[in-house]
Amino acid sequence: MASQRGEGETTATPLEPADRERARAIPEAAVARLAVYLRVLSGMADQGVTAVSSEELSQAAGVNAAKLRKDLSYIGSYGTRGVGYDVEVLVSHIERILGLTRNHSVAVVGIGNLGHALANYGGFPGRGFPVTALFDVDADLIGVPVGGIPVNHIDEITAVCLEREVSIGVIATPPPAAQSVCDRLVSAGVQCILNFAPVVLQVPDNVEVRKVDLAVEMQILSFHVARRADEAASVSNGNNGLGVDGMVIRP
Amino acid sequence: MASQRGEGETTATPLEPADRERARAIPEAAVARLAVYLRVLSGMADQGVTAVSSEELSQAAGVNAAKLRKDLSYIGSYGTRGVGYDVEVLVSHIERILGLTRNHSVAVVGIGNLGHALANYGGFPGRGFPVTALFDVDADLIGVPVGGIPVNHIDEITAVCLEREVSIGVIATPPPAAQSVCDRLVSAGVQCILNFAPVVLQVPDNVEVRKVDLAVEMQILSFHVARRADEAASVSNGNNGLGVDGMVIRP
DNA sequence: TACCGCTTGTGAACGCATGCACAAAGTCGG
DNA sequence: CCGACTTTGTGCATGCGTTCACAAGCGGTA
Ligand SMILES: NC(=O)c1ccc[n+]([C@@H]2O[C@H](COP(=O)([O-])OP(=O)(O)OC[C@H]3O[C@@H](n4cnc5c(N)ncnc54)[C@H](O)[C@@H]3O)[C@@H](O)[C@H]2O)c1
Ligand SMILES: NC(=O)c1ccc[n+]([C@@H]2O[C@H](COP(=O)([O-])OP(=O)(O)OC[C@H]3O[C@@H](n4cnc5c(N)ncnc54)[C@H](O)[C@@H]3O)[C@@H](O)[C@H]2O)c1
Repeated sequence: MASQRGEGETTATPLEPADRERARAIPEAAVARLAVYLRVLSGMADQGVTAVSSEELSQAAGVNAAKLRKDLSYIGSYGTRGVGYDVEVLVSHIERILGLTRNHSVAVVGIGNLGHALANYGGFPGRGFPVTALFDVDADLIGVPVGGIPVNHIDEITAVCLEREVSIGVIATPPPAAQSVCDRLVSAGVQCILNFAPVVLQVPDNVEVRKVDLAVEMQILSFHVARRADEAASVSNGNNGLGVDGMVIRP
Repeated sequence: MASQRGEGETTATPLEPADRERARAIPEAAVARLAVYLRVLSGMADQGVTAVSSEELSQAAGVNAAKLRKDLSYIGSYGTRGVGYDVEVLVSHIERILGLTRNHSVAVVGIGNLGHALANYGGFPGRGFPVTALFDVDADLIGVPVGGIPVNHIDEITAVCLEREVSIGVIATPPPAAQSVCDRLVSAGVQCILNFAPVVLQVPDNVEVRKVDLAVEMQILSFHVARRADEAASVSNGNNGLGVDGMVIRP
């Protein structure tokens, strides 16, 4: 059953039983890719494209075509064999599965360098993630509007989060404060947390945490540089596996 | 630590053939975790801890102990049975495998909200990733120092990157500019790119790209909220506006 | 209507990552 | 010096995710 998009229903669109079972079975990795497909498809829709094949879409999303079709199959069969997919239809179904038919209010905690950038960022509201609350401990910041939202004191976190129905908490405080901020978000009823502080957060089972760790990203890149440089070196000097277990000999 | 130039100084240890083969075999997922272990271990070292067991370390890093040991086994056998691992030894071996014995200069392109935050961030230099170059197109920004580094015009990217031996390029421009910026970084010889713009970059095989996509992260969280809300609804069998735990689901 | 060419959807094979369980290898107390 | 205890390192089984390959299904065409 093909539904239309952008329906301003007040109640969150419930998934049908069949969809619900499917949603439970979607691999985490596929969910991440579905979000990417959604963005590509939205871009296509904006440019007036109405139909797309798995080959075209997979190219635009940078993945294998078979993988894309399998990912889409997790949410149902909405393509037409011999033709491809209707862009609008696909967009609306991915949105539904990802729970984007409902708005998700976001609270940012820690309005420093990163917090300011996040609060000022215009890309979230347009995608259904309005930033509706900001928190910090710094007295100089309290009451100051950032990106149009005044900063609240962290002590008000429970009241404000409940009042504004915050469903996603973003942690952008220094590492030592992160766990305590996390605990406060959790007791304020926030069940989803995006953590920028380089610490491992402890949370109850019913809370979902995702972390963005730039230092780790850089170190992974570093690993690949090193590996590459090393491969190049081994090609140029043809050194084989002799001299095991020795200290490094330098000329 | 380590000199700017990657010649085999005392600290910039080249990998031995045995290690090189190992490095090639380390699963990507394990590399990411090694970076996490490294941070945890560094923190322990700072607090004067000299030895640690796989159990303790795995707890602190938030992973399974067996997985941790397997990850460490990819880089060699540096533990002592019955005792555990020497923190310093482990740190130095992980650093070596990740290529952190050498400094990696970072260039940030697009000094807007996010670019400012990155340029001002003090956490990178301390970990061997000094930000040494900033680029933008905005005439008002050129020459202005951000985080101590003056902003250069994007047209100078090749000359500046070569001169300062930039090995990692960070893209923080608006999406439409990202691919062109990426191409310019690549022709400037940069082989590692960290991309914050929500676009799929096309690069040659010898260039490594990692992307940080906040919208995707939020949508993954959204998916889990939806799934959870839905489970709750199916349990309470006949949605009355209340979910589990007394959490109110928006009417 | 019947055929043809194209694209989807998916069963099955494969490969990678995770977790278990235990022998090997070390320490420490007696 | 020995034996008990602790913790590592890893072979193996299991499960998840990716890729392949092709039958099924649809639109267009004669
Ligand atoms: N800036 C970056 O580019 C960057 C990059 C990678 C990681 N990070 C991480 O992101 C986090 C934030 O970085 P930043 O550069 O914005 O730091 P920052 O120091 O600029 O800002 C931190 C803010 O958090 C506030 N704060 C401190 N304790 C708090 C508490 N208990 N409750 C609420 N607010 C509190 C401070 O008042 C400050 O405004 C850090 O953990 C950092 O490691 C930042
Ligand atoms: N700010 C955030 O919190 C946030 C969050 C998620 C994603 N992003 C993404 O990160 C990127 C940057 O976001 P932002 O908020 O900092 O944007 P911004 O508009 O504040 O800054 C962009 C900067 O890039 C510069 N620029 C434009 N074209 C350029 C070019 N061709 N070469 C060099 N510089 C150029 C602009 O002059 C500007 O200074 C965007 O792609 C955005 O989607 C940002």
